[in-house]
Amino acid sequence: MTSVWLRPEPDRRRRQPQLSRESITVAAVGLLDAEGVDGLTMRRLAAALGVTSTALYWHVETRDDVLDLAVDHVFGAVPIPEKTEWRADARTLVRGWRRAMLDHPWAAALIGRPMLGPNVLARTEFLQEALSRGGLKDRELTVATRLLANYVIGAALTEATWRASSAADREAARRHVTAACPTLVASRHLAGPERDDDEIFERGLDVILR
Amino acid sequence: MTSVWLRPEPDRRRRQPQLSRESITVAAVGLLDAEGVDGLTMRRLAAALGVTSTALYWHVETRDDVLDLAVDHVFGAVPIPEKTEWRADARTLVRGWRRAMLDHPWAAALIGRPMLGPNVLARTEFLQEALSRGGLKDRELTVATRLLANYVIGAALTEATWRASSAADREAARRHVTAACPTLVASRHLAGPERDDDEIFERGLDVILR
DNA sequence: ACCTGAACACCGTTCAAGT
DNA sequence: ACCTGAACACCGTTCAAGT
Repeated sequence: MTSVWLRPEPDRRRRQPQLSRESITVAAVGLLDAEGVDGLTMRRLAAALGVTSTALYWHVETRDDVLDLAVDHVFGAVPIPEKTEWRADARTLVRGWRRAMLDHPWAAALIGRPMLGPNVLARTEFLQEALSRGGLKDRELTVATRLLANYVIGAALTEATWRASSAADREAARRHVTAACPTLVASRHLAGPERDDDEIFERGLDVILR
Repeated sequence: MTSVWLRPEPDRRRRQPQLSRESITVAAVGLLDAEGVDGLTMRRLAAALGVTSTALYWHVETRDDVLDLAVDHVFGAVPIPEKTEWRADARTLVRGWRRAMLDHPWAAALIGRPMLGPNVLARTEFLQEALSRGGLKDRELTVATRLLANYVIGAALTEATWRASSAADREAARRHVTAACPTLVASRHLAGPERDDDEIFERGLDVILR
């Protein structure tokens, strides 16, 4: 199934329809924040919008479309910084990127769909531009951009997953891993308190941006 | 819902049951390879095993359990290399890790569940051990391990997603991005031919392991 | 153009019952 | 201990019909 971004938006020249892609997207993000991915149902989403579930299909082709829209919406909240020094710019962007995904833990798991939304693309482009200001080009530029992007994605995904599970589960997981391989737990391989994770993430950036 | 790995396996002291966690896992991986995540249905899985769908619930608590088992099974295929020089060891492991996820593109998207399976843990532990042989310890060791692990996860996720989509969709995506932000496409931000991606991934490793 | 209502073909999961 | 069968409460999506 092709992604939303590759298909033209339906004509909309009438006035005051009850629904719009925008309103659907916002409602979807709300539901996802509250209930998680499995909680987002076309019927529940419709109910939240005061409409029949089937009405959504005039604005959107599938449930996956809704998820694509929601993910891109979250990326829209990542601030694109004023340009200063290139390292600082790249750092700020990537930091905001990670923050956004931690604020909406369901989003990280959905990156397993092509990220072609306008907000995602704009952020990626900014990142690449910052790195090119740092003197990188051609192959080096590609490598660096992907390295950074993949690092945030991976970090956000694992951290978001960890935090999305209940405290009880986290405790159980810790005991499980302690029993299975003690060296891992001793070195804090499992995510710990937030401040700690933030620190570790930043040190990773240091290595990359050295 | 707590993950499979945190709950005891049901007693099994009778002889010759038709089903086992092992057989279920293998069948699940087969189905996932053939049909993707949405194609894995408890009913279809049961049919593939010549059994009623409800029979699965004696061996497994939920469909998510099946997914956890399948992911860990895939990790079992990642070779743990003989120990030689630490950099080479880390590289070999991570390379195999990426390969495994590219061979089973559905797996990458499922990492949004705590990775606590025995096979995953063993690989992570090997990676950390290799890095510690390289002289890293404490905070530095944690940072490096997570950096590497998150890089593979991110890279595998984006690449697997890209390859899982049809050739037509990829072409459409390329045109879409070309129109939206030409600089990105010129620099091969979108994944290209396989050899190219392999190369780019390895250069990223160079940076990290420098 | 935009939304409703009824309907189709599925789901995951529970539970009593069989062997 | 392990599996079947019937049943429940949902799903996503289609499509004719309304306005």
